[in-house]
Amino acid sequence: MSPTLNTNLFFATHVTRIDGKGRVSFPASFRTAVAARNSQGVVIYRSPSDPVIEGMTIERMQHMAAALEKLSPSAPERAFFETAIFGTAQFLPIDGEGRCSPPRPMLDQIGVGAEIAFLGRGATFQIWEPKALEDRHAEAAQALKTGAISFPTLQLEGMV
Amino acid sequence: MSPTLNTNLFFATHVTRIDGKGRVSFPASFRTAVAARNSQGVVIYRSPSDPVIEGMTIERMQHMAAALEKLSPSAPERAFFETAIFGTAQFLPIDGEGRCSPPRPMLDQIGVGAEIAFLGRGATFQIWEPKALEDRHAEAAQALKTGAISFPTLQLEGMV
DNA sequence: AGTCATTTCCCATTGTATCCCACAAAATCC
DNA sequence: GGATTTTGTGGGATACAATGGGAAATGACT
Repeated sequence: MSPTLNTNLFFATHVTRIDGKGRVSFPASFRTAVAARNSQGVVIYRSPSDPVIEGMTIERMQHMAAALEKLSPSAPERAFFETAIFGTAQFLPIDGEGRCSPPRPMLDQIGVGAEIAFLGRGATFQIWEPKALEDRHAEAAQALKTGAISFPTLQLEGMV
Repeated sequence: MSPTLNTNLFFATHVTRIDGKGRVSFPASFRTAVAARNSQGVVIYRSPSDPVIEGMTIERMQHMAAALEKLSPSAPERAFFETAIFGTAQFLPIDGEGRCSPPRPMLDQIGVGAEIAFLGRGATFQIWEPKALEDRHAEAAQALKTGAISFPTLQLEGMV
């Protein structure tokens, strides 16, 4: 295998414009993460808890579906998940120019106008209204300062 | 390959200039640490608590992502990490000449102008504005002198 | 069927980032 | 101490990301 040229994780924040046809450039660094999964699109759904659209690879969504199958059909978490997540989920294709067209109704729900922000979050990503994202960052910085939240202690097995 | 001439750790401090195209020579000793991971780049992200850019190998970042997956999806520390760390993280490729191009917006955030300082910290490294780094060193020296901080006691199992 | 609106595909443009070649200074080797 | 290899640096050529617009395909509605 050739040396690692990029990760399969979603990184960084990209703020771009939505053109008159509703098209948006899907961040280049995200494209490599998607292409690494041999896919030409992602899955997006409306977050039940935040004013954002959540996104992930199709592969990951399939894994989530499989994990859900293991829960009891009557489990409330399962019903919630199936309704809130699968119920709003959509396939988002990425065209030959690396652009996508997030559905307008979903964008309206999170207050996105002509500008849109993609926020990489590792295995997933989020779509924000740019200003709302800034506010969230400011809140997080404040919470860190006051000690309301702290860095998680991660177990990096076998890592130097 | 000849005997190990260098470690896979990030050591020492390197201060260099940024050229007109935004390129910087990635410290030679760091390059061997990266090459030891069979990689052609690192991952950098903005520290949420200090005016610095943090850096590490892609391998380590992937381990962090994996460790994070083990936390509850609703854990606030997880959300914070994903937003603050992954949200600012970028893959930083190292070109054939051993140079990299840290994104200008991120450099602006930590006050870096034409000069940049790389600080090795073992498994990770940091990017500083050179003067800010000097100040930090002075503070640390003072804190050590007054007893405000002291060296940690390390358990070196099985070491001579 | 025919018209209209929307979506998808293809081509063009611009600015930026990356590749490649070149060279001088410094460190290392013999 | 002279030669060879690294390292840091510069610049032109090239490739790519982001964006815009036309034309073809798709679907809705009358």
